[in-house]
Amino acid sequence: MESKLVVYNTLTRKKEAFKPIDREVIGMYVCGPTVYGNAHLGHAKSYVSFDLIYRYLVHVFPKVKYVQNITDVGHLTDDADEGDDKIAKQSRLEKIDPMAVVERYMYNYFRDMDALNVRRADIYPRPSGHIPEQIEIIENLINKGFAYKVNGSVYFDVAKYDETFDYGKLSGRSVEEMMEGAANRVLAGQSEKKNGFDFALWKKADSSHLMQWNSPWGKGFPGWHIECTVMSQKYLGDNFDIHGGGLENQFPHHECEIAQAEAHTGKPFANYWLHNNMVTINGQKMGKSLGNGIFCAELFTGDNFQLERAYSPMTIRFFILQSHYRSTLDFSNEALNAASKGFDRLQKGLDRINDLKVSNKSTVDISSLKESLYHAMNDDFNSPIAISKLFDSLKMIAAIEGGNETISKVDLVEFKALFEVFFFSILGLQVENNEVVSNEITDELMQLILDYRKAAKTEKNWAVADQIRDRLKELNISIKDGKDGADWSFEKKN
RNA sequence: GGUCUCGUGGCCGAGUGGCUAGGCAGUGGUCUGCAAAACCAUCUACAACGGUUCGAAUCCGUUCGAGACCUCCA
Repeated sequence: MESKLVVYNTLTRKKEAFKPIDREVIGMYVCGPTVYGNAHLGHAKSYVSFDLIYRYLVHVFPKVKYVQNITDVGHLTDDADEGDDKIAKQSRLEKIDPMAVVERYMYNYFRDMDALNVRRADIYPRPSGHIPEQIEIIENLINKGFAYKVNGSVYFDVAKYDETFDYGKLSGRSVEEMMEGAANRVLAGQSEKKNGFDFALWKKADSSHLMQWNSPWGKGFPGWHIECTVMSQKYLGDNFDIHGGGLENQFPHHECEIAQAEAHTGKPFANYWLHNNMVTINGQKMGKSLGNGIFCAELFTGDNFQLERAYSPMTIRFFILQSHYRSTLDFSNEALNAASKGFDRLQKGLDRINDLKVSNKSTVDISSLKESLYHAMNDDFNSPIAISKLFDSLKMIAAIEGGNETISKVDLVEFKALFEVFFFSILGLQVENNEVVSNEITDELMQLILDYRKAAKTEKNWAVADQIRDRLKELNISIKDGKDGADWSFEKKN
C-alpha cells in the first residue's frame, strides 16, 4: 500500500508528509522512563501512544529500528543545585544499591508495558553503559568551543551555540526571551554557569555521591540531556527519522538534545519530533504533589482510592487509543467504564465476523471501509477515528446478520483480514475472555446443567430455570438463551 | 511575568467553512416465559461577545475559563 502518512512535527508545528531518510529502515528514538518508581498511568499513555505509532510504521514500512532509553543515571532532582539524582535518592529510601533500584523498576516497567501489549523496542540502551561515549561527545563539544569547564563540571554554552545555530527552535523560544525571563526569576545555585540557561553536560561528584565515574574532569556523572543525544546517534546515526517523547520534555530536554547533537556533528538531528500529551484525572493534572497518581498495577487490581474497580490492561489500552495521542486524556471511572463496555462490544465483532454467512454478491463496500481506516491512521495516527470506523463496521455486521445486507466470500475474507489487522496488529489489542479454565470437564458439567434447565423450561417451570441461571451467575457464569438453545460463558470481570 | 495549547451534547472523545463522527449513559422499540445479549430508532453540542463570509462550532479579534512548559516528571 502506498504510504500517504502525514505526521505532526513539533519542529515545524504543522502536519507534514512523512518522508523517510531511507525507505527500507525507519529510525525511531523515544525517550524512555527514568526507572526510580513504578510505572503509572502517564507512562501507559505515553508508551501506548508510541507503540501505536511504532506498530503503524512497522505495518507500512519494511523495517523500523526502534530505540528507547532506560534512564538509570543522571537526572538530578533539581538541576540547579548539587542534589542527588532521583535514583540515588530512591536507593537511600529503599536502602538498596542504585542499580538495584534500576533493576526493580525497570522490570516493573516492562511487566506493566507487556500487560498493555506494548511491543518491545529493538534496543533499550542505558546511560550507565554509555559513559565513555558521553565523555567523548562532551570532549568534542569542549574542543569546538560549545562547552566550558568549571570546577570539575562541564556546561553547555547556549549563547555560543545560538550564534551559529537556533536554540529554541523546537519549543518556540529564543535566547533573548529567556534572558528576559531569567531577569524576573531568582535562580539559586547557578553561580558556576555563564548563563542561567546553560545546562550541565557533566557534573562533579563529591565522595558521598553514590553513582560516579572517572572522567577527564575528575569524578562525576553525566548531565541529564546528553544520554539521549549520545544513545540515539550511536544506534540510529547522526541524522535519523523520528524522535518522540512526552510533551513535558519538549523543553528543556529535547531542545538541549538538539543543541548537543547539532553542535557535535554540525548536521541536523532528528527530522520529525513527535510529542504525546498528558493525562489528567478528573480534569486535574496527575502529579506527585497532588497525590492523585495512579500506577498501572493499581489500575489492573483496582487498589487505589480513586478507582471504583479494577480495569483490565486492554480496557486501559483501548481507553488510551480512543483519544488522539496529541490530546490530553481525562481519566475518570465513568470514562473507563465506557471504554470497557465499548471494547467488549468491539471484541465480540471478531467472533461475529467468523459466523457471517456468505452470499453470491456483496451489497456492502469493504474497500471504502478499508480506505477510511487507512486514511485515519495516515492522518497523524488518528486511532480514535480508526476505532470509530471499526464500530461502524459492527453495524454492517449486524445488517448482514439480519439479512438486510449481503457479503460475498471474497469480501468476507478481505473484511476479516482487515478487521483483524487493525484490531490486533495496528491497534495492538488482544482478546480478553477471562475464561478461567474451560476444559472438557467443565464443558460436560455445564452441558449437564443446561440439559436439566432445558427440561425445566420445556415444562414451563420458570422458577427452577431462573434459579439455575441465578445460582450460576453467583459463580460468575452467565447464561444467555438464544434461539438455538442456551450459551454459557465465564463472566468478564473487567 | 514569558512562551504555547485548548475550551464540543449527561460523561469520554473525533472532526470540519455548508453534508449523522464514534463509544458509554438515557429514552422508545424488536427479540425473549422473564432476563441478559444483540439489533433498530431517538433526545441532549460545539465557552461568551463581536467581525469576515451567501453560509462558522470550524477563519480573525476580544473576554472569560482550563492546562502545559519556563524547576524533576511520560
